[in-house]
Amino acid sequence: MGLAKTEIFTDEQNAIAAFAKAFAHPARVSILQHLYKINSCVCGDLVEEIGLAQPTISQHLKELKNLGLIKGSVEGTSVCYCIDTENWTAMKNLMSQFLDQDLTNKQDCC
Amino acid sequence: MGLAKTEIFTDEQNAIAAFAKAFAHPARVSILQHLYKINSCVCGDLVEEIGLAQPTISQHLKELKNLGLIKGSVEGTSVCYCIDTENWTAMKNLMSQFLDQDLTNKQDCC
DNA sequence: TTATTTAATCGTAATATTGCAATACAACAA
DNA sequence: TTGTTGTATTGCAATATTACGATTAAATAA
Repeated sequence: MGLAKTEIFTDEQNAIAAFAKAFAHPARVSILQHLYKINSCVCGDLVEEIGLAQPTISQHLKELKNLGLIKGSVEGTSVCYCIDTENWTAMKNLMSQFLDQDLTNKQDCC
Repeated sequence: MGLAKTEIFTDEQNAIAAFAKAFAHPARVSILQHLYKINSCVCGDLVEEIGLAQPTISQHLKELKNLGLIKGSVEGTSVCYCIDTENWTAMKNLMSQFLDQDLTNKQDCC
C-alpha cells in the first residue's frame, strides 16, 4: 500500500521512525553536516555546496524544518538556516535511548 | 525521479542514510526493540507481537538482515532472529558521531 | 508417503519519495 | 514603476516503499 500503519505502534516508535526518516537521505545528512560545520546561519550556498537543483534542496529543507530540526529566518532577499539546538537535543536523546539499549549482557545466539 | 543521487555524496553520508532508513519505519523500530527486550533469539512470535501480516514482517526482517543489524538461524521449522551486536555497535558509533556533533559552542542564530 | 507448521518469495495495488523544469513570490535596487 | 536576486511552490515523471493474498519451500510429524 505504501502507507505505514502508524496506528498500531507507540508514539515513541513513530517518533523514532519520523526522525530517522529525516536522516534517511544523504542530501539531508549533508545539509545537516554543513549547518554544523559552518556553525552559523547558512544563506543560500547550500545549492552549490550539495549539488542538487534549487527546488530539490528547498524541498529537503522544508522537511527538516517541518520536523523542527532546523530553523529558517528571512534576511533580506535570502533565507538563513541553522540547527534548532533545542529540538536537536531532544531528538538526540530519543534516538540515543533507542540506539544505546543495553548490549552488555547481550550475546549473539544465532 | 524517486532515486537518490548517491554518487554525489560521501560513503559516510550514504551509510548514515542507509542505517537511518532501517529505522525509518515503526515496524522495524518495534522489531528491534523486541529483539532487545527479549535479549535472546526470537522464533516466530514477531507476527503476533507486531500486528502486521507474516509476509510484511518477513520483508522487514529481510531488510534488517541485509543491513547486517540482525542475524537469523534456522531452528527446525522456525527461524530465530537476534541483534548482530558487532554490527550494531559499528552502526551506533557512526550514528552517534553524526548525532553528537558538538553543540557546546553553537547557538541558534535564526 | 502425506499432513502440518513455519517462514520466504511472488505478484500486485496503493501510496510515498526524489528530482527538476517551470513558475510564482518576496525583498530589494535602480 | 521595472528589473534583479533568492527562495518557495507547482506539476509531473520515475522510482521506492509498504502491505498483503497467494503460493512456494523446507523441516518435521504422523
